[in-house]
Amino acid sequence: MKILLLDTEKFEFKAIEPESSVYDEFEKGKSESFRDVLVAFVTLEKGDDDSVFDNVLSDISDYMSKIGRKDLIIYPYAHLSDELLPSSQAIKLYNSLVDFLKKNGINVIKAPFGWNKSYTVQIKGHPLAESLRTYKAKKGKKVSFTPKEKFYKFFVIDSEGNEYEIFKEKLDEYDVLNKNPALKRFVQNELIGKETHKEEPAHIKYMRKLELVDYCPESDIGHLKWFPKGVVIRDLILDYAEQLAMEWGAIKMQNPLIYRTDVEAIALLQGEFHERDYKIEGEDMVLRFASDPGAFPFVQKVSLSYRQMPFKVYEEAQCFRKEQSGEVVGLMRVRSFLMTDHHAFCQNEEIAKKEYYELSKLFAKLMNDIISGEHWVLGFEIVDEYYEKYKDFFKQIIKDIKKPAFFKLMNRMTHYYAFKNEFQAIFPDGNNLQISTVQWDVKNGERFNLTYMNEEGKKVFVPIIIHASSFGSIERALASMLESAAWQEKEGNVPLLPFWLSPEQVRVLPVSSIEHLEYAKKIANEIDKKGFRVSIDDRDITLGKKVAEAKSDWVPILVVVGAKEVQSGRLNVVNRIGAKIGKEPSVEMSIEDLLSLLDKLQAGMPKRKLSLSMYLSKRPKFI
RNA sequence: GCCCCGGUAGCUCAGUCGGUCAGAGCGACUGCCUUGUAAGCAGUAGGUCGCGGGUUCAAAUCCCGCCCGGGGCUCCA
Repeated sequence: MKILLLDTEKFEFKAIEPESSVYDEFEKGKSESFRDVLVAFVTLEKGDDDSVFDNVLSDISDYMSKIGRKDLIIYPYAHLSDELLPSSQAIKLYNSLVDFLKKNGINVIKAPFGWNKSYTVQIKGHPLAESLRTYKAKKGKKVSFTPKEKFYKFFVIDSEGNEYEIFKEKLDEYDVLNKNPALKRFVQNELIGKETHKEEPAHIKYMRKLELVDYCPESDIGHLKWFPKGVVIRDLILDYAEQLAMEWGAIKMQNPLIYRTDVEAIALLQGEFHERDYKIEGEDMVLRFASDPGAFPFVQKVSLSYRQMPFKVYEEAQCFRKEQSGEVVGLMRVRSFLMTDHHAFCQNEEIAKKEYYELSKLFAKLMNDIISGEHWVLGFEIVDEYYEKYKDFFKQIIKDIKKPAFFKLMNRMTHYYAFKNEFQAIFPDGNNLQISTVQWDVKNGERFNLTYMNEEGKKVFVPIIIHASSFGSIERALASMLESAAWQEKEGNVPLLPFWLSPEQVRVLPVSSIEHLEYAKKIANEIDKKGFRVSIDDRDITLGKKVAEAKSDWVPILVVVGAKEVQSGRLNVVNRIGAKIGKEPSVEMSIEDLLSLLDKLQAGMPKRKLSLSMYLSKRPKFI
């Protein structure tokens, strides 16, 4: 950061017109004039951040007291450096510098950022009247000055459409919350803060115990390694997410992992995404921090006409965010994650509403059926004018999803969306985690020059973009499924993953690993032929132990074969799904019955092989 | 990034006012047993006590720095 300080007799500027893609609100043609003020021409350079604010403050206040000035004009000035901070970031930093100086008692007048301005200056004739200062960002010592309190009103809407304004001082007094403990928990977490819990989240224990995923100390914090059983879950979720996206009408695309920060569109998005980037040393490049840096430039180059609208895209977007080390936790908060990401580029409000509604309905179903069971809630963040406009639309969604929802109102647009919803999983320890989301974006069509040809042959900006993610990230979806199993366990039920996602769906247990192995193989092969993941516990241990391990491995269906079964040609099947712990029923049935039971449980969901031997004796221990 | 707690065998952990403190269970391996619904029996092999420095005659144990994990802040597009 460079600051040219001028002690002036007289200073005047006039705002001609905006010249940058981002600029401060200011009246066109307005001019302002001052006498006896200190003017600071400020240039923000690459790498600048708020860590320099303290030094700037002490320098400037020293200087002002030396020369006896009371007023400071901060004037954005791009001409002291050839290594500028991209304007999208600069405008934010510039404004937080102004706020910071004001907060610390300096009387600051701000000239607007991003405008072409004319100015006249008359400098005082003393030796201290002109001075250039340079500030370098301190490494690793970021101080945050972001203003809080972006929401000013909170309320709940129930499925009958009744609104209840919520005040954090009396959370216990609302029937609508007392009837919905999960929602109450969420509201409490949002308004008051999370209850402190000392134990680690259940999913961290399970992800390792089930040999799905583990930390990888050889990599950076928050990058995980996946074992075969984790990989098969991940691939199945992706299969299903893709299937849903295709049914929804999206094209599937794939964009790169690395982006240039000197491209205006990328720099603009970086500003939106909080500067948690993985930078590439010595290059103006970052690892992909969100889906948008790939999706917007992709769509910008597509020739679209109204005939192809709404245009829908789907992508498995690997994203990298260098979250603070203390924030990274299990599968909930990681530095590298895979999002199942949807965008719908909509030509009008009616279409956008339809897409928003459909995706919201779909995601509610995913939360119920796969990700969280009943343990989730719906939240909205909305700019108030949009709430007034779409109130009935929101009520319709809530009615059809059959869940009350929590609303947070903002009085201005702080991000690219006018409103968004969040499908929040609630964990047994009281924590909540955002999974799916659907967002209504009214800004980026124009900002990123995303256009289509309308019926009149005119090229127009896409007015509304729906951003959505079905499973949020694969990591979070898995975390939520494991926590959902923890809920089951807490309630005395057998903890299991959804049947179609269980890495082992069926385990065949020969009573004697020698005498009954052939029969077990025959049964397992029949099951395998139908595409179910089946294993045989061929180890030389007691049946009791085989059963114990199968249960602790969360295998939903156990098939016991011994002398009786070999004799009768029938099977002894334990269906653990939905059973109480310790009371899993065992039923005698034919192989045909079993196969049709498996079909019923699979319910048409995707199938995949597990990359491990069918024989437990052939599988290594991973953890 | 900050504060608190932790890191001992593949896993779970015991052992720490400095001196038989290199330990257990599980797992792995070998042998016996041939098993009927949550863990048969016996034996063997596994460890730079997270890493690096320091103090001391002597360090898993005390001190400093770092790495990794958990909790709490801050943060959460």
